[in-house]
Amino acid sequence: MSEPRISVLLPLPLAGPYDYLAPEDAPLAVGQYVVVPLGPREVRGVVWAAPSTTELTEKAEKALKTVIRVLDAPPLTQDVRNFVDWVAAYTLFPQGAVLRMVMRSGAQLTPPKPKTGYVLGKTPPQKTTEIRAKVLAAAGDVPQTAQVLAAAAGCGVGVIKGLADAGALVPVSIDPDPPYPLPDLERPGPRLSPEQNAAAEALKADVVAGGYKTTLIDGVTGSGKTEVYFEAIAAALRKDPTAQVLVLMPEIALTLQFIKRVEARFGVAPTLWHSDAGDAGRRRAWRRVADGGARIVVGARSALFLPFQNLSLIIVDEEHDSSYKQEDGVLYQARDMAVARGARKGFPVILASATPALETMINVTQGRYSAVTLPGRFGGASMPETETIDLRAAPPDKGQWLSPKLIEAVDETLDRGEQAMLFLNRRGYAPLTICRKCGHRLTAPHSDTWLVEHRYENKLVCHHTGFSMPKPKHCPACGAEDSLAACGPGVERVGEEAKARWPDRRVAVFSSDTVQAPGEVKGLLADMAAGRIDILIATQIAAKGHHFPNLTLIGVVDADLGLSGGDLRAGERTYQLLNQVAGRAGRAEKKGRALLQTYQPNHPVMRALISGDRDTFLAQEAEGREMLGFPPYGRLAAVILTGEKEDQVRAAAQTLAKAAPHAKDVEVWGPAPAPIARLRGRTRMRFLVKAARTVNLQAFLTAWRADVKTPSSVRVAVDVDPYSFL
DNA sequence: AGCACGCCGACT
DNA sequence: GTCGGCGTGCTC
Repeated sequence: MSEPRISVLLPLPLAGPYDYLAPEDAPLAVGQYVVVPLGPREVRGVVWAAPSTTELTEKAEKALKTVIRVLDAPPLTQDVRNFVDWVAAYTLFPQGAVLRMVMRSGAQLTPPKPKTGYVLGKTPPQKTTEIRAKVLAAAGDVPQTAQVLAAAAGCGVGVIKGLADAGALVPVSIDPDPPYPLPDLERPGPRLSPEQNAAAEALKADVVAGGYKTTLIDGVTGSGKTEVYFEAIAAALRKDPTAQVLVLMPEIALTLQFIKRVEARFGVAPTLWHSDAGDAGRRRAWRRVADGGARIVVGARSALFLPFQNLSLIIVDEEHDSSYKQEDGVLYQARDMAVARGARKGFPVILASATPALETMINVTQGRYSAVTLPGRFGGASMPETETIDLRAAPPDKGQWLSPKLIEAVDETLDRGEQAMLFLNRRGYAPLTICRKCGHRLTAPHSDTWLVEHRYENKLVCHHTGFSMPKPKHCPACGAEDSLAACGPGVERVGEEAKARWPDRRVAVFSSDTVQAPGEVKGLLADMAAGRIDILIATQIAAKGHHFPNLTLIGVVDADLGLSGGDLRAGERTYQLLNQVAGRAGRAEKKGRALLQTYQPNHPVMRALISGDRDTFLAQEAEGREMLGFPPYGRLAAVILTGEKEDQVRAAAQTLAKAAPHAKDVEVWGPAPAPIARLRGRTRMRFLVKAARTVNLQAFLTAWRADVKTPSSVRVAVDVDPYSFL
């Protein structure tokens, strides 16, 4: 007699799905959420195969347990299940770890208990008082809770209960996760420029035709990329009344401004998915995405793992942004996974950027992606005039960071009654604290990371571990008193310099440390927009999205920052960031100017920024990558070993090194200490694997890992397509 | 990810 | 003599 055996994937880092006996009464279908026993506990999971096709060992056969119950939630669609399997196979993380991202915040898979609301009943009460009349005036056909009605009438909840007993109000249960209002697809779109219109028509045609295709919208800030892809969204939603659309954005770009634009176009706010939406908000979004009710979803990278019913189009806005790369847990590149998802299910994917990633540009030139280009700034404003300031020729005074030329430019700008921004992508006062007596560099405990001085708080902070301490009086190494010196500039230090130099001007420092609450950010942006600030000193927090009509000068304090270090995308990223920052100047009718302080005025990045010749720069970068066989011409993976005990990590790395299989067109480099060799007490070693595009990198890595038994005290993590080289 | 099992230090 | 620290290893 064969038992009905099914396979259940659990949101845990297990090797694969586990098998269970199906309950006799309830037939189970693939995709359904179930609760199953696992050891001593009960866990939720998803039916991954029914009946199970896995061969069981005799031992596992005997251990088979029975599904406890089936959960009442829309089953996970085949599309999402395929995607989970694919991402797991690609990233080499367990399927369960990927499923965990799908199920996270679906914590309440069964609807939470409904609240009671009241609607107007048929029978008016015999006794009418003034307060009762007020309550009845506030009530209607839309159910409202007793609290809401009482507040509206200015009375207690007792009055509502009384009216309900009298039959004048009727209690009904209301869903605590109300459906989202549907977008209005009949609304006319905005008037588009001829170029925008051509781009929009091309994208709409792809949507209508259906099937997979990736298209880059390449256009400078203000060229109207958003308006163009809104038309593609409208087309997708019109084509299929159950279609859902996902707009991915970098975390920081999830602004009120963008939501307002969606509202203006579709009459409703989108369904938002981001980390600080709160439990209730996330649950509502998750449930409505799962039942198909949420049709326009806007979210950060993790939104890609929501349990969509019928995902039909993905937009990746600011596709070059490095925050699409998830750097802990399951390591993935959301932009690339979005493309993979479109390719697998067969729907279009749109990437939008003013400074596309090199990979994307190469995919365009090689014909894997297509592209539409939006020239010029919509509305007539021009890109700022960009120049370098050669710090070798005219350096700042000792202990200062603003060169004479930059100071002069700021003076001129302020004298014209305009605003200036000094940009330095470095938080705090000074990135390094060093003892003048013994040369000791202060680092975070058990880590190789520098402690950054934050003078406003009088603290030393580690930006990698989160460690912080009051600034000590004595050197922790030699004990010398008052010997600790701040090295290098952060925004706070430049702020200090600016305040000293321009004592009569209003100077403000804008970084994630100086401005924390969303209200403070809003206040500062409003002050800047209204001209209540003359000089803004800012980190990359100010790089995107804000319009300051009177800001005409951008001074980049250290344009070389970010160029050093062995990161293969360093030049590209510096270009993207500085281009974006420079674009803050002169957005309205006034001409803008951007000045880059640099020791390398002839560096290709600087030359590209001055000339505005992005494509030549990218072509050079591409040439370099091709020569070295780096992505996207070749494939890259990092294998990172971490552990408490240095000798164990070293030994494990040696064992792994010896076991590295020889394969054609694959090079294994390492082991080398990771750039941050010690973090939070854990030693870190790293291998880099470089392979030709034709190589099955995952198969190579799997074979390698399977060959070696590492002690459980040493963790081995694989990062396919690494971005950070930490 | 949890949770139990297991083997060595400070308490009733 | 027991309580409990968290290292190691399973969970269908």
